[in-house]
Amino acid sequence: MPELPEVETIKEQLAAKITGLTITGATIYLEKVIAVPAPARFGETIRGRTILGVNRRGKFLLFDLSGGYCLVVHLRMSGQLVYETEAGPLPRHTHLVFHLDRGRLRLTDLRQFGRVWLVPAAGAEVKELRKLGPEPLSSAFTEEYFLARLQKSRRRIKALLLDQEVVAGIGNIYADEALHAAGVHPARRASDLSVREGKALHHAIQEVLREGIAHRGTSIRDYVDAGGEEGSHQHFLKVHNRAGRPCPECGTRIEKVKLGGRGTYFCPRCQPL
DNA sequence: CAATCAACCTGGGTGC
DNA sequence: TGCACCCAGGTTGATT
Repeated sequence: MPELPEVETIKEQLAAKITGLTITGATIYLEKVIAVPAPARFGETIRGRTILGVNRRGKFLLFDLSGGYCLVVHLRMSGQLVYETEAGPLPRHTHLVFHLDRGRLRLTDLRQFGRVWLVPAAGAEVKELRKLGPEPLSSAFTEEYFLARLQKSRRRIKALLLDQEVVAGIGNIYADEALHAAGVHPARRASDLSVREGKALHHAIQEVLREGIAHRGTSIRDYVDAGGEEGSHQHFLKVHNRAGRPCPECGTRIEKVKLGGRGTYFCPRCQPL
């Protein structure tokens, strides 16, 4: 579910709400969500640590804790991370609760794919983090870098955009939207794109991600922000999840195909093969 | 190297 | 109403 704009939204909200609070304990309802350390050690290791800051890397959330520890969270498809001060009954599918000195932070995840890691240092030993490519909204994601990656890959461009080692944080929604904005068919081979198309796509990626953030994320199914509220970017999507509806640019019916196992939406007129 | 598929899960939607 | 089946903002690992 959550891609870069959704995780960024949660990060910003949590940074404002829980920075400086102390974790007084954790309740684990589903042990497998703890990737590291052993679930039995998790509670005692995190207890008493203060949240010094909240960061994001790709689709990962990173909580800097006192004592040189880092809590890493990945929400995968349906994970929700919600901070609340009213301690009502926990919703279904809540698998982990952090008790804070003010309020609580809960991980609720219908599909149970989300994972958390509690590691020393800044999360450096979470190998999934080390492999990530550049942040698309940082200066590290240059046009030169992106064009070079395109040039040396025969993969379909959509698969390349979803590869977190190429660029971190793009998921199925924003890949479709970026390709549409750049006028590139999702099944094109990366190395077949012209320099002009590559530049347009580089620009489109940043554009659609910034828009998604401005709208506090896309809520199609399960996504809610750190306050439990839906985002609004679903109302601004041009192709994703809109099969059969007219393209906002040209009125052509939007098509849906399966690419690399993922539902893929595009406008056959704006994005010719 | 690239593509496909199964796994990991639950629940909503659809068609018979 | 029931049931079988497909689908879903992700990622990994096995196989072809």
